[in-house]
Amino acid sequence: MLEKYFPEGTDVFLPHVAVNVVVFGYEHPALRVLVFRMPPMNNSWALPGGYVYKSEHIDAAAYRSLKMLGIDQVFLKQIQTFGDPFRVPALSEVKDIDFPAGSEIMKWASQRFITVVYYGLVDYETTKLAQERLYRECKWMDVYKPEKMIQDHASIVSETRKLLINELQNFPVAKNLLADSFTMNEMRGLYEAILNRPIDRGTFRRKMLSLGIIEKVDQRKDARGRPSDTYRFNQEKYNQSLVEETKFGF
Amino acid sequence: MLEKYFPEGTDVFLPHVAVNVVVFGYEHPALRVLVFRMPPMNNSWALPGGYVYKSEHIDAAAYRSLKMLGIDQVFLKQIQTFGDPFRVPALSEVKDIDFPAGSEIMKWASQRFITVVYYGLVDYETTKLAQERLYRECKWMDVYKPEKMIQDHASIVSETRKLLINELQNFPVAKNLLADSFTMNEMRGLYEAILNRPIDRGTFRRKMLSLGIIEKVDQRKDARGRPSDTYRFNQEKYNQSLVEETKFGF
DNA sequence: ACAAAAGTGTTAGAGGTACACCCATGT
DNA sequence: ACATGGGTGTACCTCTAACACTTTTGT
Repeated sequence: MLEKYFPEGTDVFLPHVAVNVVVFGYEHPALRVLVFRMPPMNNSWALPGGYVYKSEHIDAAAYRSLKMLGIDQVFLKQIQTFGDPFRVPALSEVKDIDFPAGSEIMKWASQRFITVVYYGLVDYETTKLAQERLYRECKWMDVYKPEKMIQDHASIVSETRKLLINELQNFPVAKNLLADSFTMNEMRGLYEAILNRPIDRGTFRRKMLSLGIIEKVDQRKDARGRPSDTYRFNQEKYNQSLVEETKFGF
Repeated sequence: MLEKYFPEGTDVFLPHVAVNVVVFGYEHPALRVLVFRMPPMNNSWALPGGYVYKSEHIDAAAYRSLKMLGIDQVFLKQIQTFGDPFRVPALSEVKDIDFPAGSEIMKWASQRFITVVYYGLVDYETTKLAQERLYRECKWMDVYKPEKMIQDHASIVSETRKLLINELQNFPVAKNLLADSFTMNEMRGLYEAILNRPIDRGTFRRKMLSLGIIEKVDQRKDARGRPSDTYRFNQEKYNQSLVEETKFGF
C-alpha cells in the first residue's frame, strides 16, 4: 500500500508542507479546472498537488505534481498559501477513504499540512491527460458548476478564480490558455469567462489589437456566418509587454 | 541559551515553516519598513517574523510575531511564500552569528525553512516599538534606501513593495497607514511613495473626494502658507467600499 | 433573400493629465 | 506686498461602453 502511493517512502518529503495547483483550461466558452479523484477518495474531486522533496524548490514541486499527470507545457504562478490548522478534516471523520488505520500512510496523511497554491494555465486542446495507475480519473470541471471536492479545495478554486481577475489586468493570461492560433471570439469568450460578465465585441477587438501583441495569421470558417480572422501572439511584442507592465484589463 | 530565545523549546513549532512580515509605516514623505537586529546577528537587519505553533493558523503566527515587538494595531495580509531550498544560507557560512555549534538552537536554525510573507500596515505615529530583551534594536528603514539585510530579506522587501502597488488599486491601503486625521498632502505623499512617482495635486484631491470614503474634519496650519483641511475615513463608507470592489488606483 | 456571425464606425460619457488661477496664511 | 502652500477651475486627451452599420458566408 505504501509502495503504491509512496514508492520512495515518506521520509524524502518535507513534513507539513504541500503544494496544490489550480490548472485552468479554456474550452470555448467554458473555463475549466483540472480535477481528479483516486480510489481511496471516491466521492470527491481533488486538485492536483503533492509534497515537496527536502531540497526541492516549492515551485519545482508544483511543476512535478503536474508532470505526474502528463502535463509539462504549463505556466505556473504562486498565488496564496492556505494555513488553517484545521483546513484538512481529521481523517477519522472522512468517510470516503480506505487506507488501513495505523498504517504509515495514514500517519503521513493525518499530520497538519499547509498548502502553497499555484494557478496553472494550459492549452486545453493540446493537453492530454495521462491515465496513470495512481490517478484513476481525471477531468475538467466547469469553474461555474462546482462539484463536491475534498477538504477546502472548493474554496481554493473560487478564491483562485478571483485572483485570476487581478492577474488579467497585469499579465496576458490568454497567451497560455489559448491555442497557438485563435479567433477574437475565442479570446473574448475567455475574458468573459474569467471576468464573468459580457464584454462588447467591437471594444474588445480594438483594445486587443491596439496593444500590438497579437497579429493576424489566417481566416477560419466555423459554422455559419462570415469567416473570422485568426490571430497569434507575436512572441517579441509579447515579451516586451511583460517588462513594460502593460495594462491588459477591462 | 535555548531558554533565552526559545523558552518553550523548539518542539512546539512546526518544523520547516516560518512567517515574516514586511511592516510598512509612513512618515511624511518617507515610506518605511520595520526591521530589527539581535545580538547574534550584528551587522544585518532582519524582518520581524517567527515560527508557527503546531495547531496555530499561520495568520495568527504572523500577528503574534508582531505582538512580541509591541505592535498590536496592525493590518496584515498574506502576499507570497518564499520556498527556495537555499534561500537561507548554510549557517556555517554566516559570519554574524555566535550561537554555540551543535546546540539545539543551531540544529533548529539550520533546517530548511519556507517562509510565508505578509505585509503589515501601521500608523507610524502611534506605533511605539517595545525594546524587549530579545530584540536589541528596532528601527524604521527607508524603503528606497535599503540597507544590508540577512538571508533573502532585502529581496522580500522589494518584492513586497511591488505587490503593494497592486494592493493600492483594490484596497484603501491609506486607511491603515495614516493617522486618524490627515491632510491631502500627506495622503498624496503616501501614494507617491508607494508608486514611486509624482501625482498631480488637483487630480488626486478630486479623485479621493469623489470616492466618498473620506470626510473633512478640521483645518491645520503647518509651517507657512494656507492651512490645509484635515480628513478622516468615514468608517461606514469605508467598509462599504471594501465589498463593492472600488478602484482606488492611479 | 435571409439569417448569422464577423468586421468597422460613431457617439457620448467617464476619468485622468497638465496647468492655470484663486485663496489663506506668515513674514 | 510677497512668498508659500492649499483649494478650485478647465481644456485636452484617452479609454471604453453602447449601439448602429457593413461585410462575408451558408441555406
